[in-house]
Amino acid sequence: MKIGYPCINLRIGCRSSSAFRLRSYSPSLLREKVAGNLGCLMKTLEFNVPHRIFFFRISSDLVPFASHPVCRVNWRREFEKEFEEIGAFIMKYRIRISMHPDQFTLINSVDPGVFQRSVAELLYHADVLDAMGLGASAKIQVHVGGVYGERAKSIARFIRRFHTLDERIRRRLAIENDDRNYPAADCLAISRETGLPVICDVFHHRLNNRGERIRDILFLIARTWRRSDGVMMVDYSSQKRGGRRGAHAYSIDLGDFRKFLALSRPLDFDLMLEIKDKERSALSAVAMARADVRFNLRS
DNA sequence: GGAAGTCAAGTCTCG
DNA sequence: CGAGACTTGACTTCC
Repeated sequence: MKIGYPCINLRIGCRSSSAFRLRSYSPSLLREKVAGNLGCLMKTLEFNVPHRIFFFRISSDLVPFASHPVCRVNWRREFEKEFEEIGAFIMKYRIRISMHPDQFTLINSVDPGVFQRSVAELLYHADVLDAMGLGASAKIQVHVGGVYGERAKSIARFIRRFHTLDERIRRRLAIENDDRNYPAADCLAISRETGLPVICDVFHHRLNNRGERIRDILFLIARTWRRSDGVMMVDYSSQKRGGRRGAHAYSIDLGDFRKFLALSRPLDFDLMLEIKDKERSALSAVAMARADVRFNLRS
């Protein structure tokens, strides 16, 4: 098991998701931001390795406005060397990588324009991972999308659209259960039609399920991951105390985390901690898992 | 330097 | 019908 956190490290003094307003766009500002973001990404990964954090989600803002028509800079070629260096570092230390396009990326939208923009956004994500030379186990995780009042039709539309996607997207795609629209059971059904691996979001499953126990659903989902997809990915977080239902906790609840690890044995997976305090919770999770011989944390 | 106003994109829920 | 939420406040301007 590898443990990771998403996008931002709060203690190293830089962010690899630094962006700007569309109004401020200029090729030189874009180049400046990409250079800074790539430098910070490297710094973040260099922080993670000695702290035994071997899973990381790369921010979608790494190249701001990359899929927007305003962006005419060939960033992939201009920063080829930097992308390759980061990729080499990732492969050297066998760091697991994921990306998670934001809520505007909707493969199953009823609006063809939304779908078209989503394809461009997915191609951008694939470009980033391709530029780093990473294999198909570096995943792009998306939700199934909207329901539009017709669940079955919207699922069918997802499947139909999936088959039209570029292979560079399809090989990296994974679908994640969400907390309102599509529970894990729907993702499993889509997986049967598409071969897509499913990412179990444990917190979402607790909020949105069809009565399955976490342990049972994890074992079903594990079978959707093929060798080329790499080890199963799982997202974990817990409810913010006193917060809105579905709000992510500020810091990891180690008691709950220990229980989750125990109930998921002996499955192996890479675990993304979607917790507000980022690397801080990842560090305490690593410490906890290392201290317990039952969990085969990579060290 | 700090506060206030605003920000590419979609969908759903709540008040 | 508008605001807020979503994996996440951060960029920009004004004072």
